[in-house]
Amino acid sequence: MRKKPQQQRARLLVESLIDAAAEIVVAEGLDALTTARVADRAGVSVGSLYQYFGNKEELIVALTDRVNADLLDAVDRVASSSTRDADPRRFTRALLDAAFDVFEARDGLALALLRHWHRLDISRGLHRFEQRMLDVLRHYALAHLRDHPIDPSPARAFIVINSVVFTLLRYLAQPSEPGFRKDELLDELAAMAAGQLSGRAG
Amino acid sequence: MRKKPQQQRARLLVESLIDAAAEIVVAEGLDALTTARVADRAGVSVGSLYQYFGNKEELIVALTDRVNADLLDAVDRVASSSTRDADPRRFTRALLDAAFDVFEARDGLALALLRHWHRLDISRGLHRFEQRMLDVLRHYALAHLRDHPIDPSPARAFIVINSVVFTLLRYLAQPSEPGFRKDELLDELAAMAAGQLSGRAG
DNA sequence: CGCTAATGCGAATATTTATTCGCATTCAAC
DNA sequence: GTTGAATGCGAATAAATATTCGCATTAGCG
Repeated sequence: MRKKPQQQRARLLVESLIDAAAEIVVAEGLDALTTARVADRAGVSVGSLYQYFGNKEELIVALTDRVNADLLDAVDRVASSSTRDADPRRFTRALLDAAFDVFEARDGLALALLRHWHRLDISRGLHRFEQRMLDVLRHYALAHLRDHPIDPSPARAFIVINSVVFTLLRYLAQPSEPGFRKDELLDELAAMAAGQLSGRAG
Repeated sequence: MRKKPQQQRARLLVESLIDAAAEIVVAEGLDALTTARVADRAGVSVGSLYQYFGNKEELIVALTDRVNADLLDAVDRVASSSTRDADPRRFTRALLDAAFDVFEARDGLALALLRHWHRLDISRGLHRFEQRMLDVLRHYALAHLRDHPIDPSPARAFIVINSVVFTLLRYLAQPSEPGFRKDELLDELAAMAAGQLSGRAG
């Protein structure tokens, strides 16, 4: 951020810019995000935008920061809830529901941004998310050595995390009706994740 | 395609354009694909490009067609090989290896394009791929009702297919060293897919 | 050869967009 | 109320890039 907003009106302006950017991305995708449109939608001028964002990139970073924070918060919330002592199936299902909620939050901002994970800094955020998930799973494994043994090896965790994230992404991004219901999908995903972590071979 | 190339030199020109486009996409990504650079790399002029492609989009379609054909061919090849009678684990592993090969073929063209599945017609191609996979799995299920029972419900197939595709995409797109080997990843993926299709709950 | 259609060319055009900068307005401290 | 800093403005600039079009070249055919 080029300059810190010091007065209240400036802080409001910055917020309205980020909000406007989010609205545009959600409604029309990242490609429709032009500085002129963001400023227009926020009811300010482009000049003001560049007062606080050195370039368009920084504006997008502000957007992705929101999503990253949402993701990590959601994971932590589940990991520290009572669900953390449930069996692997329920535990992963809870994590899954949390992830689903994040994807649907903010009118699908996470979804719209995640589509561009390869060229945004989301790549970094996604990696951090993977690491956090790995921590959570390891913690669960240690806490339930006897009653619910799981083995979150790096490869397994990588598969489970990315399978869940991208399958949800694809499901929510699909315009046409799939041949199944949301609950069915989540049940199967939870079964897949739990089964995988429990180390059951096919 | 705006006009059909009738002479040999024109056909060569079209081929060299698609080749050049593929090289650029592989080396620098889809965003670096400009008509000027494609023409330049192919050693022809932009005017000639527009002689045979109505717009840039059509050029990209030609690229995706290559990848789509590769994918369907790979699936069909496995489905009609002797592996089709192997147990689910080996069968899915064979499909997996085939998919991996496609992703690495053409210097990673499929990979580079798949990153943009949401805005390219790959979305349609991906859907066709899912359908074909579903057909293959159903065929396998029918042929092995007794010896290797599997239940490829739409939700399961959706999860398995997208999990595999996107996990591989993410794995191959990652610049940093993962904490596991390729074989380990493929083994786990095969186990996941087979386990899921066999209907084992977590 | 002579002719026509196909092919090939690339400078010019049109459009889109990020970014700048000089000036106007507002705040907040004294 | 004066003043300097912060804020806000938006037309102008600059750069990238898709697409066109009039002209030059070449292939194929009698």
